[in-house]
Amino acid sequence: MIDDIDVQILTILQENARTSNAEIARQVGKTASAVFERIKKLEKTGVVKGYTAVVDPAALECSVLAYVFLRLSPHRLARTVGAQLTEIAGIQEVIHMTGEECFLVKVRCKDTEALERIVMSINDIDTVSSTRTVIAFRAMRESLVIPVGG
Amino acid sequence: MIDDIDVQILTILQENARTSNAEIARQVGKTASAVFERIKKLEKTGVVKGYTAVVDPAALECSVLAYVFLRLSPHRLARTVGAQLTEIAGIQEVIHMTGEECFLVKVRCKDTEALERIVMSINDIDTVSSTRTVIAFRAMRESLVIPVGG
DNA sequence: GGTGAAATGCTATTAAC
DNA sequence: GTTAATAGCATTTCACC
Repeated sequence: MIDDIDVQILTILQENARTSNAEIARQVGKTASAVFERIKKLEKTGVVKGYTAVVDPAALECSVLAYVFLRLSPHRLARTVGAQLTEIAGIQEVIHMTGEECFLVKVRCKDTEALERIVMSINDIDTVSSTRTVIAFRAMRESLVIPVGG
Repeated sequence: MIDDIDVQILTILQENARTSNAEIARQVGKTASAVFERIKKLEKTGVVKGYTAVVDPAALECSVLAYVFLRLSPHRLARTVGAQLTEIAGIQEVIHMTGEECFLVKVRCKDTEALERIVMSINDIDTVSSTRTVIAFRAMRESLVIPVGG
């Protein structure tokens, strides 16, 4: 389904999504049109979900980073809550996880007042029984790159 | 320093980093060369840190997602520990944050055995006094896109 | 200092094999 | 998967405001 050449292509695109197909072709030893077809296929089958620019949050006046931990009651409605959370602006990550605090939500916003608004709108969801918010001093690494061979 | 056109360009590139300069130019009402210059400048000034493909972890046999919470002693060495953590393969996020568990580490790997290895190598760092690991059922949203106007 | 217009060598994309 | 063909694109240069 996915061969070594595909893995090479994915590695290159994770490193720099704007690499031209011609350049990728050179690096993997195929023609540009072969690479083109492979990338289209990877996109169509959902292996590649998209391409994004990594932007400095400070440049967009979005310097507050926080994590919110949720408890639900009843937990049975986790799916619905997850979907509702993903709709809230400023929420970058919604993770359903093990433990009593069964949701982790990563939030980015302009200032602590905006954070308050977001946390309040999370608390507005019926099924959410409590939240605990932790503010980040600093992100020392943030990446979506999937490690290969790990 | 950054004007409305730049914000528009950043929004487009965050949505799809492979959008051509010509297409961006059409959308923001400028010429391709003007857009080209602006993007180069945004890259040079560090506003744009890079471009990455968003890949489905399962396709690369990397289906385990976990979060590890750390306590340090002494906390004074946070900077050093942060740098050491970013070096470990499979660690996607390293966040220095408020609270007793002052580091959050996001890990992606193949299976729970690989996770054990990673958590053990975190525990091997002298300054790390304890770790608490939580495994994710599922990521319902994962994004690096900076919200604009929030 | 950023912009638009023209020039050129590459690139994406398609079609035929 | 390749090759060949074409339309479109990235990138440079330069005159302009």
